[in-house]
Amino acid sequence: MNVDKSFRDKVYALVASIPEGRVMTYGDVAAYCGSPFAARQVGQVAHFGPSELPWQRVVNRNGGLASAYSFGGIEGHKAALQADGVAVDEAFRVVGFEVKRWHPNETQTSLL
DNA sequence: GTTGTGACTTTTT
DNA sequence: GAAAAAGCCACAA
Repeated sequence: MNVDKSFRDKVYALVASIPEGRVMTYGDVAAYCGSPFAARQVGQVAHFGPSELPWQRVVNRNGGLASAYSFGGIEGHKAALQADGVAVDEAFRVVGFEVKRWHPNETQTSLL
């Protein structure tokens, strides 16, 4: 299996595998890539990575948007999440992000 | 091989 | 409770 890929490559595949209406935290993505403390690296990869991936579904530990440097501002990011079916509150936090938190192994379980 | 950086996380003041 | 600092990992020069 392809496990020799770089950390960055894993992030791409993982983020690209996030289904619509689901969100993941940087720490979780990093943990699934082999390092639970490499959340910063995930963010850096995201900024330099392909904009084709749904980075909008990637949020910080607070369940809020962190890409204030992308998407034309956090406001644009909030709209992007809503377009994906993710509800966002005035604090730019994903509504029920703990429930919408997606895991690659669980493959979506049941989300109401 | 060393230094610097970063869309984070956690702990301490 | 909020703000500041340190810590951690991977990639680029």
